[in-house]
Amino acid sequence: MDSTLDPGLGLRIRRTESLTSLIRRELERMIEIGELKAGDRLNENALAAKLGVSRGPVREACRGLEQSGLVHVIVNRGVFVREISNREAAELYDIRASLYALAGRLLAPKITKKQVAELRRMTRRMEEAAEKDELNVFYPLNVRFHEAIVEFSGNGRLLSMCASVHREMHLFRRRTLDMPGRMKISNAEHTGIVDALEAKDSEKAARLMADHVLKSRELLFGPIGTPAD
Amino acid sequence: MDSTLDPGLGLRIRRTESLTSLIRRELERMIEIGELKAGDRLNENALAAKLGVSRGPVREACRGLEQSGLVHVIVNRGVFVREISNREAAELYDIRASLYALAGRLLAPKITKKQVAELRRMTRRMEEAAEKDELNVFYPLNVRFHEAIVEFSGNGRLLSMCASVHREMHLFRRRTLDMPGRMKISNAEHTGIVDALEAKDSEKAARLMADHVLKSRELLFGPIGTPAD
DNA sequence: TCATTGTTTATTGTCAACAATCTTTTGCGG
DNA sequence: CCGCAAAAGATTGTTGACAATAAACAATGA
Repeated sequence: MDSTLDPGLGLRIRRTESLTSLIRRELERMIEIGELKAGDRLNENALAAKLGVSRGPVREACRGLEQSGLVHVIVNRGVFVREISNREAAELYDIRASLYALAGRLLAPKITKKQVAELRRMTRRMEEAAEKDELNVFYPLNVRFHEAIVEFSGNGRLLSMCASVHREMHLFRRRTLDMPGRMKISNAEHTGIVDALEAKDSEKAARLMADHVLKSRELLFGPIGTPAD
Repeated sequence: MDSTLDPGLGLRIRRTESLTSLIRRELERMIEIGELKAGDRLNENALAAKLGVSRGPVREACRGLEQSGLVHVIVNRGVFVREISNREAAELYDIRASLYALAGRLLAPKITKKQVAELRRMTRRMEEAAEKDELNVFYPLNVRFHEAIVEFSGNGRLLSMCASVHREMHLFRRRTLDMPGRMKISNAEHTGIVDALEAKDSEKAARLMADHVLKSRELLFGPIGTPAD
């Protein structure tokens, strides 16, 4: 498969978007799907050749990625896909819990019937996926569910921040949710969250959102404290 | 005054740090002190000439700044120091409140006597500054106080995130704290926070941290809701 | 006088070459 | 055979030049 950024299409695309941003998204995608694994080095020449561009835009894209925490740069050595330690992953879970709690707190007092309906629809579909034990169906819905709540909260910066944290957590290999019965438990929590939102109970929604994330954290690291390493 | 990055020093510095990161910090500084104001365009040629480097590193630095939200880039138009609307500033206050609350929650159960003493020392010095109405003394201490709590919390990512949010909020012109009596009120809240931390009362510390930030928010935007614009 | 269009100028986007640095290999001596 | 030093190779850091685009301006016609 040829991963070159299509140069024919390029002429049209280039008008509204720079190569740099295209490359950054492409790199994010490669990291997300695991084509680039944690610890891998990004060879600028190789990437530039593969994408059919010069090193300039590649370097600029890498600097953007560095700031968002997906890669780290060592001077004169190169840029490396970041490795997330247990400790850092745990830290990110705490942060994510706080951000999601905020989303719940903001959304509860102003959620619309339509939004509730949409969230309910998602939980129903997740229920079905859980019944059939289809993790590959459940997982994207789960992501979309949380994203929707943050989106509905109306805080744009919160949305981009959560997306950033989410991308960063993808660098952490060990995943939750793939343990038996986890999907059903998770979805029960989802239902509770929507209930609290519908009841416009800010504090309860906030608490349930945080607990939901922290439960995932506990599954990975055990009940309390910050894991070493 | 000549703002050129000293090329003599450069030879020594360049070994451990790239020009890009030096330039990024310099640009952050310029934005922080207001030498570059919100809405200003960053002319790559001019900046490169002024700093005595070529455009490459300047562009890379700008891409980093873009990701951290300090500038936004319009293709073929240039990079502009970001303008923060009332709405976005309010959003940032909410986020900051949540992050600080997390810092308080994490720190409370594990704060040491030494750390309490250090925080008390700061509140005392702020008290003095408030008595003498010295805002220029109070303000950096205030910043340092909050930074210390986040630092003591032990969550490294939280620290860098708070720093990022703080830098971004600097883009917002209207400042709080410069109203009469604000310093004393603020410092009373600080004392309450340290009390809660010393008592190892996580939830109270979290709540007080959040309230402290949200009070600033209210001073700027009024009691509730998200301001338009 | 005003709007529109063509031209000029300034600025950004991209590229390819050069310099500095790090890594690997090779050769030498012990 | 092993350790070490020096050279070769590979990779990043930086630069200056060129191409593409947008803004500013002038000229033309209504």
